[in-house]
Amino acid sequence: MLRFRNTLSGKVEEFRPMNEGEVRFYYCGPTVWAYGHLGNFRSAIAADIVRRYLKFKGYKVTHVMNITDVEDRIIAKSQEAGLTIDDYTAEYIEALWEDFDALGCERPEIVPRATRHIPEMVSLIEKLLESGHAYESEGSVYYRIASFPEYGKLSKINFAGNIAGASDRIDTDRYEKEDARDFALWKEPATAAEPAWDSSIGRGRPGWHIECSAMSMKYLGETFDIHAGGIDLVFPHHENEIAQSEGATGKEFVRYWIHFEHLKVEGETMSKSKGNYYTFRDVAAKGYSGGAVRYFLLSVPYNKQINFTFDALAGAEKTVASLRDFKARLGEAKTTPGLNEALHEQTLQAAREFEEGMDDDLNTSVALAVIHNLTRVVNTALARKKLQEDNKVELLELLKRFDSVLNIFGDEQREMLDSEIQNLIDERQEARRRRDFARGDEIRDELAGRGIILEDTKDGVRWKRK
RNA sequence: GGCGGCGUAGCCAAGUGGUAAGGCAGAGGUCUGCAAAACCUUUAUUCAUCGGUUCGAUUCCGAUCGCCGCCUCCA
Repeated sequence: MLRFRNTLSGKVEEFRPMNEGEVRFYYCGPTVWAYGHLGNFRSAIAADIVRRYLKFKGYKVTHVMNITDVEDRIIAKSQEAGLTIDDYTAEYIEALWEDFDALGCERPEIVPRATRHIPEMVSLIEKLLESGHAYESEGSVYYRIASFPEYGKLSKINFAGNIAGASDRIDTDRYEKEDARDFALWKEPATAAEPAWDSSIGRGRPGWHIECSAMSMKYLGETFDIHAGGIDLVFPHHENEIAQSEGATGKEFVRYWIHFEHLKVEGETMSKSKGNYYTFRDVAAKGYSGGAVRYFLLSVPYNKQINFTFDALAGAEKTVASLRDFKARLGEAKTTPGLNEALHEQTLQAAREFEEGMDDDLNTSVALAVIHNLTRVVNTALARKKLQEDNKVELLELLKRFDSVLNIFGDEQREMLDSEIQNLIDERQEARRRRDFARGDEIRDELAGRGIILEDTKDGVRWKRK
């Protein structure tokens, strides 16, 4: 029975989708202008795990991930570069998909972009104007928070204390707003050059929050199952989404809110000013694999902060290599017919424990521990020649099932070695038979130089790529 | 100032009212011509500190110290 911590209640709740067997899931993805740092992928991978585990549990998942592209900074930067929004964002969006592939993230079914949904946003704003949840002021439209008494229910923010304490940092009379808390739904362009759209509510562009309300409800309905994103989005972004959506429809917007905790670097916030700011591409350029980064980022449950260090990443690299090697050796293993009952029991137990761990608010740490324990058991069986054919089949099947959620074992095809290398391996075996170990070691070293690592086993020589 | 989280071995880290998962690194061993891989054994009498509740707390409560997040369109 799957349970999530729901930010709305603050409690771990049993997950029950609105419609039997079907889950509608919205994830606030990375913005373009701050694209690519490891924290983006901490969340992207967490969302990928949510999606994959729902599928593992048998649900049909409709997963929507937005790409914000009318946000202030994007507009500023694209103007600086003399580009249209589309031209400016194109390369980031391409990079996003490349990185998703490298990190083993599945692509969401629907990836709407704000610039393609202006009419939907306008019509939502119209509804809010009609119902008194919004008002116009000097060409812009603001949300009237006073009209939505439940405002703050997600973030549990106490506005009296909050505004009083933070007033030195909030410019409370910056806008022609009724209330300092009111936020923009539609902004009048500051200059004629700024990208803007003509609409029934005037020429302008949408505020940041309205896109997620408009797009999520368009694709998933006025009430849907899961809305996820980074912990920093709880306030104001998600709080405002609730106000906009529930204000407009009068219905509950989202049933389960899931928030991903942030990544830290050596115990500190990652920031450019601290010089500890890493993108996935920075880390990849240092030689770390996408698989290792993925393993590292999912090794700590999504609801805990994860501490990035290069030592930890190097550990993940080794762990991933050993898991992949394990899967390969299992696939190649010679077996006897039949079923080893003891091993069968341990296999079933691993399957059970994996699911129990994941059911408990997606505890990937527990899931990984189950996998490591199983690999030890199976390695022992392999070493003692206790692995039987039926065990091998069910184990490979189970690894595949685990990997449908975690995607850490990889799926590389075993390529054929070219004939020259194969000849060297044969020659080495021949030399070893003659007990000419000097020649044998010479060949092993040469192959190692070419990235081919040899292992002598009882069943012959294994090779693998370094 | 408001709200919230964290502090577990050399490092990363899970977890629970009943006596500490897992990974990396380290040590010894088995196997091997030597390696590699794998396996076995080993590495926290203890979970920031001090009190309290309890038969029993790392787990609950309180205080203290330290770190971190949101309250600024950063996931």
